[in-house]
Amino acid sequence: MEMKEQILTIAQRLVQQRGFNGFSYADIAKEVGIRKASLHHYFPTKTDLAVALIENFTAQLERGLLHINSTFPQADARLKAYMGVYRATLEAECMCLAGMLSSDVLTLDPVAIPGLKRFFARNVEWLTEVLAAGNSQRLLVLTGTATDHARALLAALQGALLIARATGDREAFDQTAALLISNLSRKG
Amino acid sequence: MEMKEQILTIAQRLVQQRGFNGFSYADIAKEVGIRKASLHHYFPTKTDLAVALIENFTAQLERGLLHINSTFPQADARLKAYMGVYRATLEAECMCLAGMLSSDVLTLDPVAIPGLKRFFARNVEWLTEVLAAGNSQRLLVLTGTATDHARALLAALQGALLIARATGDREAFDQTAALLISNLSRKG
DNA sequence: TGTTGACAACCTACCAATTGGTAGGCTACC
DNA sequence: GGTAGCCTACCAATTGGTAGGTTGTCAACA
Repeated sequence: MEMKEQILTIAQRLVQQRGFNGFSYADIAKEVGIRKASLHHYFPTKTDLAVALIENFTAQLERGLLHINSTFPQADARLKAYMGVYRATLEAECMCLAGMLSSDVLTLDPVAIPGLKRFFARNVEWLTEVLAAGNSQRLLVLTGTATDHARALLAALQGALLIARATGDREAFDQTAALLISNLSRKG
Repeated sequence: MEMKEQILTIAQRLVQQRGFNGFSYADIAKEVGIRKASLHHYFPTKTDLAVALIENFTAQLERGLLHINSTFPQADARLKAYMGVYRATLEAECMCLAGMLSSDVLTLDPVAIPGLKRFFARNVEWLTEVLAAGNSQRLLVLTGTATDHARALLAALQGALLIARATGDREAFDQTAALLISNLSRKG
């Protein structure tokens, strides 16, 4: 199983940097040190790879959220840690895998889409819980439903990451992240 | 010049739907009713096409902003009209051209990047003016600098568009847009 | 006015490289 | 002796791009 994971790791980075239509099996093969044809032993088609990547990425998310939950008891700290993941992605010149696949969605095999939806849904779900908890503990101030804020937060982070990576303006990301936090912390 | 514009129109839609690496000259040729090789007469390389697309798209933006400015005197109405453009893009199952190229940025010829940056800068610039005006007229309430809010707004809209298109959840976009407006209108 | 030449706007025909993918063989291990 | 895990060799289709030819238009010129 070690090779399979190695393939997933490299393919994930390629997708996050170049998009699903921006790399080939040959690119993976070169980096992983295996012949191109051998990759099909693990992922018969590129669609299979896409599905596995999303699943794997969602598992990473789950571990990440678990880690945040167990490290930070407070809602605002959890939010900042969540944003830190995006910030680290930016630092690696990567886009979120799901965000990247979202842009390629019309060229993707439809079987990959439910996994994509699930990833976003899980993010919104977790954010909703954190925001609701922060609100009831008076650590955060919401102006709409927790889910509305969760969706807006997710969108803002994805967009900020997308733009900051393209323009090379990391400060823009930081300032947007800071404003998002500030708006939620602000006393109404 | 008619053919050149027709090519740009079709290529733009292809990029906005499938990404810059998700279509080929052959796809354009099929739709425009011209032979593939003839396309190179207008755009010798795909990079030339990319540059022209960004320039053309920025011109469209400029016209759009002009139209909004001359139609809506009030800042809040201008913001809603601006958001309406994103909403219409979503309806066409398209991503913003610049947002799409942003995801493909690492596979793009570097000569195309300045144009991309200019597009985003122009958006932030216009939004900053609108927000500042709305603020001084007490139509909008800002919690940070106008530019910070402008960037956050742009990011949120790009992200909301990206995700809503991928998940097929247009309501999510509408609710995020509504929350963004509400947050700016809210009396602090 | 008729001729000429230039050039824009296409075309057919081709190219090497790359794409995702297959067939079938070898080897080591259980 | 099956099978996981690789390999070489191949495939048709597609990729961005080139070479070179054929038109129609239009301006300059004698």
